[in-house]
Amino acid sequence: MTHDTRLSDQQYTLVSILWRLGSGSARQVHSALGDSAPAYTTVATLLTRLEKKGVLSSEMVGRERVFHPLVAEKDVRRSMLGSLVGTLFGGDPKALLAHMVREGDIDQDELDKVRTMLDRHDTAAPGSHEPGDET
Amino acid sequence: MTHDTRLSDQQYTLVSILWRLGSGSARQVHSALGDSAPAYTTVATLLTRLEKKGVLSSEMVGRERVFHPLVAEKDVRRSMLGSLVGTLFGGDPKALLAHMVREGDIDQDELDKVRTMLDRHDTAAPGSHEPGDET
DNA sequence: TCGTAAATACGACAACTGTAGTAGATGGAG
DNA sequence: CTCCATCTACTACAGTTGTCGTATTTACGA
Repeated sequence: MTHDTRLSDQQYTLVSILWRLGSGSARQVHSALGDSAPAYTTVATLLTRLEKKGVLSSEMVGRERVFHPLVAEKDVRRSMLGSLVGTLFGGDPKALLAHMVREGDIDQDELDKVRTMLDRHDTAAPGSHEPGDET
Repeated sequence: MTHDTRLSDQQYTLVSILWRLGSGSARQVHSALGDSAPAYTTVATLLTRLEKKGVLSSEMVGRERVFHPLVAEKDVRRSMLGSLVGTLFGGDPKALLAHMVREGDIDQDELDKVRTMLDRHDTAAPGSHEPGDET
């Protein structure tokens, strides 16, 4: 399940637009990229490839092809982060946490908040249904 | 500085062997890979490319070429993690932390340990000299 | 009806990565 | 001195990614 989807930065950016929109045409995705957007045909090509790869599905609506994400952002994050932790931190998430602390990415305040969050989630079923709260 | 070094899994594996050894020949790196090692010449090619890329330096010692890391593990970790956080979590490390908590990567026990670590590091200069503790 | 604008599909090309074979040099064993 | 083992350097090739251009279809407006 959720067969280990890893995306490049570019790919992730494209797909995340679709996550935000729900679905969209190449034109829409291209527009959403704004200034830093490559050529329209480039976006179209990338989207097609992502579909071939199983990350997206698509359907013709009128004469536009509309793409839908087939993978959940949560799952992609999990597999990509998991992969990084595997490579950089010997698969130990605690080592990643320690790294962040040392790097000053996390301060005690944040840790407190997380602890609170943890207290609340404590008894809840892990990793099943979270009300969307990201971004 | 530390011009944003991002490595593939394979590349990271090779370089991390050199980090562990301090330096080493292609043969040594190949041996260290053990079972999962690709052909010796493959390793040699990858090391050469890493040198061309500026990640390693090398010198001939006898008739062996010995490679040395030019980048610190800490720095590579930082730039790779930073890149991932940038892409997946909008550049917000706290979002990553929250993700880990939700995914159950971190439990309260660990959080306590980290908090303790934080307390101790509190007044110390951040991100400079860590006695090796990972793995 | 005809033409233009827009969208798709397809092909091309340059990096980068993983993989490995081959050629050529060379040092050491006998 | 000769030959084998070994090491490096070079070449090759496939797959992925980023980047586009071109060709073809097609819908809509004048």
